[in-house]
Amino acid sequence: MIDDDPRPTLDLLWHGIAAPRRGPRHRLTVDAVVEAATGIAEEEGLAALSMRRVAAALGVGAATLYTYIPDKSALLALMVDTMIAEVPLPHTRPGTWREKMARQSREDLAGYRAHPWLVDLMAADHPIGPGALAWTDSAIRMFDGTGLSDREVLSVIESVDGYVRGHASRVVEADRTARRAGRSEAQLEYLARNLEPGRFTAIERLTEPGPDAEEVFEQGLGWLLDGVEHRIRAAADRP
Amino acid sequence: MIDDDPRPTLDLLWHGIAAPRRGPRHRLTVDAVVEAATGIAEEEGLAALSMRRVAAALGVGAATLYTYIPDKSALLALMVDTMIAEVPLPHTRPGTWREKMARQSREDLAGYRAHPWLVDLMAADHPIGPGALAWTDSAIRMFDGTGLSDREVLSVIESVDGYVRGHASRVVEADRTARRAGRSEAQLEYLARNLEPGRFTAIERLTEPGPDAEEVFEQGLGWLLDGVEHRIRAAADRP
DNA sequence: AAAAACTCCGTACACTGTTCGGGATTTCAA
DNA sequence: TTGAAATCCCGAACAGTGTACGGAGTTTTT
Repeated sequence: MIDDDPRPTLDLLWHGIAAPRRGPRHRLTVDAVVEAATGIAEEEGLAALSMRRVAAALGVGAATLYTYIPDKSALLALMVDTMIAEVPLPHTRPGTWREKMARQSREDLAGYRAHPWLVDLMAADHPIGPGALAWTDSAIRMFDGTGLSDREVLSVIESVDGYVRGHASRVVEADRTARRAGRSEAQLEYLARNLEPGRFTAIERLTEPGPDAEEVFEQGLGWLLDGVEHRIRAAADRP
Repeated sequence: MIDDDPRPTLDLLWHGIAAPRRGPRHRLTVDAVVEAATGIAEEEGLAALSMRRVAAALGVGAATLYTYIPDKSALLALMVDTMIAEVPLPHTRPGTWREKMARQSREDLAGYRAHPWLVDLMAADHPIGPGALAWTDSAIRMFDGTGLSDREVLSVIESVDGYVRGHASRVVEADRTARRAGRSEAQLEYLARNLEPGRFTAIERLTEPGPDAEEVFEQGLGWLLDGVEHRIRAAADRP
């Protein structure tokens, strides 16, 4: 068992591919491949993203892609890291740590909604690329001067990032359902007609419409930030 | 465009399949198919779950499965809803709403870790089945007597559920990486050797080891519950 | 006894990611 | 200048996927 060596992908993420010393010139670049792939994912979703589609979009044969990329999972890793690299860095924003973090979280959520395929790739265990590391580096800096220890800072970042991810997953799922017009209504109608009375009493007695996604997100985010604030104040009172 | 009618799957989720009036007896049941599929996902992961594998595990031909199930996505929906139905219901637990909710969240997280394929399916937009609806119904009941409005209750539930999901995604990703022994170390070693000094200064100055996942989860959960508590107290002071 | 309804499933189709081998092209070394 | 080495490109092929089709066999209804 060779154990699925992550190094080729890491090399690609961090160093790109070196220009060849002999042989015909490259007709493509790794960036072009990643861009084409991302374009397909944006327009038609991850399911439509096949190597042959990417190759066709670039006007080359499918096997040609393997000159630039070791395999599809590396391509996906590159797509993710490239996308992350485009996010403005948290610590460069104006305001207090709280303003920075709130803004950052909102924009991350918006990013996930704008690029739903990111949500699908989120749970896959990609190697860490420069984009992701730059994001983490910047996130740590957000808390410069707050008196929190490294460990506390990382804990806060991970806590909030987890929250954002989870809501991204929820919201994107809702977006997808809503996009297929009629599906959501069809389901509600079906449930309404098929529910045996008395089985789900708490749901039956609901009258108001449910809260919207943004409201829910803001509420929880606020609670988390309150918690962080508490912690920072506690740190300030330490020797 | 027929629009991918969700009704066949909904029927299966809510009513199962009716016994046939003529023709040979059923050799299988929907439950058996779901169980076989779940077994494969548990042992070898979602990627190994193909219709042919499921059929082979049941000793029938692949096409036979389509007598019981309209398509693979319906099978996945059944797997998810069946799994959810096995979770103990939140409102039946002892203690205050806070104790119930904390316990529920921890167990949900543990469930995701124990069944990582659930995390992969989480973001897909499955129709709502009886298991999921029972869970929601029970979650609402957790807040009986707290004075929160329906809307507030749902908002709290969704907020916390999003948090749990996000951390499940993070933790499962970490579990997967850790499971392939050596991968994680290989990556860290690679990064350590390839980082240009001065590029990621905040990360370079880290000394302590990062917080562990459980600690992070508990911290954020506590903050969220503090927020909920606040809200409940505010509700109590209302006319 | 015939017909209808139904399960089971071999086969086939269009797709997937990826490997292989060979032809074309460029560069390096002699 | 010539030959070898290195490299890109890619048609073809392989093993796999989800699923539609049509026919054979089985049971129930008429």
